Amino acid sequence: MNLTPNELLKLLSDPTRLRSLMLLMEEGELCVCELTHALEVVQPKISRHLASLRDMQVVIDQRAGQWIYYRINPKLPDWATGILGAVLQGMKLEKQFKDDIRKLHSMPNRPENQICA
Amino acid sequence: MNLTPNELLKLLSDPTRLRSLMLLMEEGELCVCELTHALEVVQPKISRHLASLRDMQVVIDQRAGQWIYYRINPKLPDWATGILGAVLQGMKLEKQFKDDIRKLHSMPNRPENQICA
DNA sequence: ATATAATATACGTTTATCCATATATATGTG
DNA sequence: CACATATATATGGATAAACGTATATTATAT
Repeated sequence: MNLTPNELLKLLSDPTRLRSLMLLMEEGELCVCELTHALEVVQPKISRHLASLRDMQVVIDQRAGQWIYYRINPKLPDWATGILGAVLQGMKLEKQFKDDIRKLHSMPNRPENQICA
Repeated sequence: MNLTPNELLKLLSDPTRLRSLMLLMEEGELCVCELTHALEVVQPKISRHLASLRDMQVVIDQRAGQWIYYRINPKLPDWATGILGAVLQGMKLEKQFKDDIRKLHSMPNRPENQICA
């Protein structure tokens, strides 16, 4: 893990990446189709941004059958976790974030995310 | 003050703006020529980035004679202060940040920054 | 009034970022 | 095997961000 503040902030500067990360912060673990549904953006866009987050090890992925689940890398340095926490605090005040959460929860046929059930 | 997390993060994504803000966090108040010296970048570049930070009310400025001092807006919302604090924590681990501080402190003929002396 | 220093802005160019669409890969199912 | 679903990547084009240089503004000093 050799992430710099500059690199993390650059990743956080894009709305799609930011919204995805904030949902991952709240929900712990989500697959691409859940994010696609919640954010209402096309799938390649989500995949592309998740790939850049994964390349920088901000998120990690795990395949479960046909789905690939993403979550925040639990090994992030303290300062990075601190940034994400403060950003989440700010995002919770935003209408768009609330809408994203609502759309996620109202998704029909949501795949199992109990990987360890 | 109607700053969104997205807007702040976009501002933080540029290295020049980030380095300037971090020096302001550490030093409280700096003029353009001090930042120019510490970061070793041309003056219009510093001015341009400070202007964008000021436009979004992340920093405020105050003229003192021929100098214009900038500082972090003390009225930032809590989440924004939280972000900046966590970023600073991460920046303190970076060689470049230490170098910037060192260059600032070794600046010859540094203008008085005791505005209320 | 002229000169100097600090700062800001304007302009044209380059570079980086993001996107939409199409296509490829991988997995699961009949 | 063929087919459907989930996800990833590649390509070319559009947009935006940042830059360097030149110039304008404001203050101070002589």
